[in-house]
Amino acid sequence: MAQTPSIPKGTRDFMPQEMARRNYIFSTIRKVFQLFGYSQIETPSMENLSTLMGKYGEEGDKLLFKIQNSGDYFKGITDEELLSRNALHLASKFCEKGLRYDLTVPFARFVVMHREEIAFPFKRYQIQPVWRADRPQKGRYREFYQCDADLVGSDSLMNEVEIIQMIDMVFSSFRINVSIKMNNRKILAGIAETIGCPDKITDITVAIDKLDKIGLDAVKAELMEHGIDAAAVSKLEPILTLSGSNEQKLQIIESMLSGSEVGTKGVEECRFIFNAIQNFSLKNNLELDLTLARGLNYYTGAIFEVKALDVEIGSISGGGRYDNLTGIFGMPGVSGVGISFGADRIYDVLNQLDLYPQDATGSISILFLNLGEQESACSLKLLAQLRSQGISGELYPDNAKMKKQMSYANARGVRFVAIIGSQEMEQGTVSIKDMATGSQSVIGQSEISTLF
RNA sequence: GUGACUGUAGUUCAGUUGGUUAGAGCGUCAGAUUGUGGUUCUGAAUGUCGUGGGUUCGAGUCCCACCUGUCACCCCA
Repeated sequence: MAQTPSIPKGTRDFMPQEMARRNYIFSTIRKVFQLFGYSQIETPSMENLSTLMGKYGEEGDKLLFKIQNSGDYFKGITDEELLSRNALHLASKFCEKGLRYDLTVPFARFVVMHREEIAFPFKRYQIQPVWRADRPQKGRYREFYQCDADLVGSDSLMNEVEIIQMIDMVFSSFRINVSIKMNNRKILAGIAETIGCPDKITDITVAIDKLDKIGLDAVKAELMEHGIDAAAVSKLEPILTLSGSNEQKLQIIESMLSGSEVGTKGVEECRFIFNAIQNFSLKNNLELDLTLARGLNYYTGAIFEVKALDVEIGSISGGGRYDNLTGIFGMPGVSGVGISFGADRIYDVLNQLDLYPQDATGSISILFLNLGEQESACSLKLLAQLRSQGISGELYPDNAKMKKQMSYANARGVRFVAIIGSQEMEQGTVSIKDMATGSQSVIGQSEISTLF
């Protein structure tokens, strides 16, 4: 055998059964998006690097896949530049395009480019792969799908409420038990202000986000490392260990942040959302989690994250409110709120919990055995009739041994095998074998559609 | 980007302090069974031992580099 071919690190092939399952995930999410009035768009896999660079922080820039220009791209580069071996700088010389890193930034670009054609408020969803030059590990790939829904052009907090309803509906459709965690960037800003370190908000959020992973002491250590003094850390501590009902937490945090305008605003927003959501009976728990931070810095209001309760895996969904995403592309004042479902992690969760419905197998309903030319012709007629009724099926293409054809049926996981041989031809019947039970019966050819 | 572990048949894995022709289960294929799969029985095929160097009389086994996979950190879905 020739040397086995391979695929790039962090990428995957999807087998038919996996695809059937993935399509089940996509179609479930798509159904919910459409129910809530979102319409689908697609954007190109590659964007101009200038669109992507600088939008995800310094780390993010490193994780962008860059695409080499075509043609003689060394022409415009001096020997000195080549010899400098500065990869980042050289890349900027001969790479003008990059693979998209997420769906949100391309969407912001889309909104700005098409602002004259879009009716605001604009609700769009997008299900496409994104690429990150990350080192792969558990639940992390270099190519993976995101399922995003965003609404731009409305400040109303009812949009946040709607997002929560969508999250709840998606995961109850999947029958995955989740905890929906909510926080508000304004509260986090208020906290930073109150403890006297308003400029350290990023460091603070990154550190406290790790609380349930590394524990209180490690978080405190990390905060100190970033130059936050002990007095401020001790002020922060009661917030981190806050417990009780959502309203109790809100009351406590409200009194703590009474001196902070932005913090008070954040508490009000949270309270509004909690009150509004009470009108809908959610199937999953919505919890105020003050340690939830989310790394992406473009969020400005409510932030969401979803954790599966029965499986140990990172967050399977996240989103929030951003006030000025289009500002970086020269279109200020457009506020938006969005949610992203991580299809690949949901896939892992469904696999581990074995929650796929029966019809997500990707198989066919009936296979006609091929027992000769005339027999096949007869089978094909019935098959055409079934297909016109929306029943999937096929005729085994070759007149192979019956055993071989049956084995094939078994391997494909078909439900019924239809046998039309010389006997059945004569009698105008068809033998039907139910592959699950092994039982076989003879019915009239005209009765075949009654099977389904 | 940092650190650790890993790689032997399609797959999961054995392979003794370095020693003749590298093994097993599952899967695949053929037969038992000329109109019947999934169970059973019999038989068969399948390897540049990740790649390239090095040590050695001799390397799947030891050393180095690279690649891959896995895990943690960073970051994130």
